[in-house]
Amino acid sequence: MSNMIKVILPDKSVREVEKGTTLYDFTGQIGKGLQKAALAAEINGIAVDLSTPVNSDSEINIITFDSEKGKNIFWHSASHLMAQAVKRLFPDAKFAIGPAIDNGFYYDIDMKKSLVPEDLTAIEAEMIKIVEEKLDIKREEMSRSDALNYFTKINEVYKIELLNDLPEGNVSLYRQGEFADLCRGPHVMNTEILKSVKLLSIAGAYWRGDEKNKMLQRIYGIAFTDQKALNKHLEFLEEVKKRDHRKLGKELDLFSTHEDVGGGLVYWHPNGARLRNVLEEWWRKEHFKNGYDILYTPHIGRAHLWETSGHLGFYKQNMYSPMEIDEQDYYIKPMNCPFHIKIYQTSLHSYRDLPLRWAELGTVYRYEKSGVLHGLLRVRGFTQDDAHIFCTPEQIEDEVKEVLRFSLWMWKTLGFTDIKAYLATKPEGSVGEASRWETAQESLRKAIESANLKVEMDEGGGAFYGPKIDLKVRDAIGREWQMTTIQFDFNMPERFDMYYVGEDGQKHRPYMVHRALLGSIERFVGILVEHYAGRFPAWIAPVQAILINVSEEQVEFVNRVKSDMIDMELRPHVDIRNESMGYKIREAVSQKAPYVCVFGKNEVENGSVSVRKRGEKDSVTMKLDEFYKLLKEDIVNKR
RNA sequence: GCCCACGUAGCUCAGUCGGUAGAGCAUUUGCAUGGUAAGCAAAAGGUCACCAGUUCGAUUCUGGUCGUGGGCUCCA
Repeated sequence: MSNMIKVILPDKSVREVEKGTTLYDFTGQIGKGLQKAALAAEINGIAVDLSTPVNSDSEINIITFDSEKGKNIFWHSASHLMAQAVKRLFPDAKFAIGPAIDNGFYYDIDMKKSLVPEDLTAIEAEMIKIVEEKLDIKREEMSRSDALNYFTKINEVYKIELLNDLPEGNVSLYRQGEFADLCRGPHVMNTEILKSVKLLSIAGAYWRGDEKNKMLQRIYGIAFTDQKALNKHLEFLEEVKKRDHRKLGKELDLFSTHEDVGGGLVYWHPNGARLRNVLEEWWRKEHFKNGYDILYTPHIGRAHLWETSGHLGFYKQNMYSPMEIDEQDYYIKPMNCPFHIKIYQTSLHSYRDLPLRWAELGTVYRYEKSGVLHGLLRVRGFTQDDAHIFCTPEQIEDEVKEVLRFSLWMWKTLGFTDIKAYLATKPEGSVGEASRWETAQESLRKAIESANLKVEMDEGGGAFYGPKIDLKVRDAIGREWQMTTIQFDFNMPERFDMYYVGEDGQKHRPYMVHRALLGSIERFVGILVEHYAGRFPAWIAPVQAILINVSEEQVEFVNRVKSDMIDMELRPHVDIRNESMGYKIREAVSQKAPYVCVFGKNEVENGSVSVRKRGEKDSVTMKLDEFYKLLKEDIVNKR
């Protein structure tokens, strides 16, 4: 029986392939008219994975299409293409590594010339030439020593270093025209299909990511099988720019940072502070409802405390230098936990007192390298929506479930529905009894399962002091952000010798769970801004309705409506400036207010309002009563 | 911290191949009292990030400092 089978491709063409072939989809468009060239490339042996057998030898077979891996192969080939172009233009270039990444590819290059943006255009042009040359991409296997000889001959020092780290045996090279690169593959068959490429940026990157090594030049790029898909991606990048919380933060007058006072420190303007206050009040209310108590603790603590907690040992590089008070060193807090533990220790706890759920909007300060600071997303001073749960072994399962449920509810209420849960387990060199780790990990797993989420494993990804669940939430344009963390701590209870008295009258070590649901208020607000592109749901929006008068005669009426709304605990803003109505509407709309209300002669006479909802071009006139009812439905009932 | 780019009015930006700068918006003041995305006019506003150097002369060139932006795990 032949080892070849015929398959019908999504474009209806028929091809013969070896049994067990996996077809990679470079387009993400399986079933929607996949390009012949894209498939032909890997069928002919280059990107063949025999691990997925085809289940029958009939003429028409079901073939595995792997879009993720397909994209990966495609981008990796694009990376080789770029390297070839760079080598042609800059013969002294030495290549380090050039993988595909989540969103495209890069190559790290060592060369004399510092690349400038114009060089990217030139490299792109050269890449197009190579595409037009339609070079076959061929796999060559050889012994490691032959490969070493080859790369020594062409003086590719980084490849030599990589080869030296590989085990004895055969390695593979991929050759296209005059260019060959050490690579495991697979690759596409011909440069021909890599025609829609775009180089995006130049950056510095250390050889092997180690800051002690030489800094190389990294070129980032992206590639698609057709121009349309590339354009779509470029539009996505535009959208990302438009939603940038730093830009919107300025436009909506939410916050600022001040270089002269210090980077990574956030100043909340009235609008931003309003927004933050809305979130915090809601957060507190919901915490009380969900069985938490709320604490306030200081911002500094004596060195002694941080020695006990161990932070001066394992966290010092993130802490600010101490200040001396009465010949004692005090440190500004990078975490709230030790303070909560001090409160725990002010009294003896019986198992009957547990669980204790203590929450605090705790402002902490951590040193971050200047280069990593980024708007609200990475700052040096921030407020965690922190809580610590102290409980007995019998309680942890329910407690963890409850935290996860609360968190998921919170995300849903805030408008985030696509959430993934990662279970990070015991790493090397951890502290705490193995049995406690087991119990804790099991409770975390059960919690994820009971929330009907898939358990994404992050093996060995836990902190040295305990396993955790991280929640990643997807925003409106598909980006994932790590937000909630639910974290066991086997370190602090030991270090502080925490205990409770059990039913047996003996001392027992409580379980301690550290959790932050939003993560930090700063970071969360940054993501909230980008998620909604500044168009916050009305219950969150700092200003919910902007009230505009047509002429001076309506000022009194507008102010009356304002007090009505304030009585309803709404957040109106009155704009009675002596400007044209059109001007004020334009400004109100650009401020993304959920409701723009205009009051003229007619409205005053009829006790009505002309309302323009955000996103709608036309206004609707309604009686005030009706409008208040609408607000009640849209705002009051949601918070 | 490191690599690259950038730093001009409150904001967004133009400009000066070396002769101390300009627009729009915002602001202020007049006029205009206007019905759903910018009414008209005038004024005011800058040590061209900071510090050195070269030069008769530096916002422009050179070096440094500070700051901002893109990056710095993702293994050939």
